[in-house]
Amino acid sequence: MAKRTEACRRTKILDAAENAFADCGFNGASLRDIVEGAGVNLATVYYYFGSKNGLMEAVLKRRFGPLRQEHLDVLRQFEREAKGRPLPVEKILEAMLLPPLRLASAPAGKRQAVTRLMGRILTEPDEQTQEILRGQRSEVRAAFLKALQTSLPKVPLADLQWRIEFVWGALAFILCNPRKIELETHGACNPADAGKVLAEMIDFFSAGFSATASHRKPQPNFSIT
Amino acid sequence: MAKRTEACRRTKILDAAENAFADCGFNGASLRDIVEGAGVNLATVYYYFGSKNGLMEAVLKRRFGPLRQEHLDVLRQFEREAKGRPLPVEKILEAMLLPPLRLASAPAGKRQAVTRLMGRILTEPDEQTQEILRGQRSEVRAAFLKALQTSLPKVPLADLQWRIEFVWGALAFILCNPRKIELETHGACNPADAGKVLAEMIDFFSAGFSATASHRKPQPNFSIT
DNA sequence: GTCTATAAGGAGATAGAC
DNA sequence: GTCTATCTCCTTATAGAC
Repeated sequence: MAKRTEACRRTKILDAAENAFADCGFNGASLRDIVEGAGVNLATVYYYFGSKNGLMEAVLKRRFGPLRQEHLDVLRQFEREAKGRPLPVEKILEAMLLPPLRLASAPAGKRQAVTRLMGRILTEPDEQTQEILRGQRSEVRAAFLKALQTSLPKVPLADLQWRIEFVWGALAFILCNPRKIELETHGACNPADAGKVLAEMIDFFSAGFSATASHRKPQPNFSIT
Repeated sequence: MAKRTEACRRTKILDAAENAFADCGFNGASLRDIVEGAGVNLATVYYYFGSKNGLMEAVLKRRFGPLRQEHLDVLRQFEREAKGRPLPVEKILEAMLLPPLRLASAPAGKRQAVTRLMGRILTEPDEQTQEILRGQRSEVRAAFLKALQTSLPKVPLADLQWRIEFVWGALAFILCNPRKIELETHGACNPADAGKVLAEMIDFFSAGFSATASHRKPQPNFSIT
């Protein structure tokens, strides 16, 4: 029973923290807000997680570990079904987008902060946050890059790399602040409808991926730092 | 001379704040860091801007006002050149992407935080921040939506709306943390080369925009909150 | 207009009773 | 294991001298 209490409290804190970080960012969310949301004492956080950084690390690991696994699993599953032929780019995109979008929808009635958290985290400046994710993401990234290379041998590697970034970027943006999208489009786009989001993204990006060579003229040398 | 001093100090504070907000987000950057960076006294900020919120508002307005204007100008210029014919989608994309990318490169030798700030701001959760931008962005958004409708009459309006979000999202992601992109791709993608970024994005997204109908099967009803 | 000094409160973190 | 009380530091913001 002590065990059950423990799991329960830990989980409650993680849930509350996930929500708070998603809404306010890591710096914006205070531990005091979090413990209030979780209905526990401030000291409890330190008992279980040691520090605010420790808490954030736990929040990220709880979600991104399984997500990474699912990304790899789904891709492998699709490849098995293709029986050695290269995957259509639509399938690769589905494997990229389905796990994060599905993660959002797990418990039907309950509000899920995971997706907002994911969007937030992908754009968070904090070095430590990035560090935690880099290991996770690099493996997934490599797997998808390889799949894309196989399916689109004519597209230069560097182009594929850029395009992967564009997809993650668009995804992060949608996940990050769904309410903003809804407001800006006056309701025409509803990010809550994940099935629709998936379909839109696959249509849009699969066409982009199949584009072959760059036919732009080189631009004057201006640079972003 | 008093005037010059004033302008100088105000500007120095704005520059320092821009950098700090871009690097650490609004919550993460403290006024004390900012005044240190600007080489002025803490009270000076309150004299010129009234509060931290006031400072942020000034930082945003300094950049996003002209950017909005340039967005509209470039689009109008292209439309004039087209002499009444619908713009090719590549041109519309160029009008969307060139101003923010060019903004980044204004002073050659000097580090510019504008772009990182823009990326950050597009994903910042803070309500007040969003409020400030909404007015600015809605006009620009409407102009581009109209141009796209004219050029791509067969693509349903809702699809165009989604696709605009995807483009902004990808752009924000690239601008937001250029260093991360460079690390993740092991140098294959260099966001500092804005000309290359522009070319890559136009190639990729123009193909996507021309995609017509959604041929996905509807997904099970899962939803993002 | 500019600075020093300080207020007032919130933050993360810890000591120690139970 | 859990909670109360508290420490210390840093934050935004202001009052008031010059």
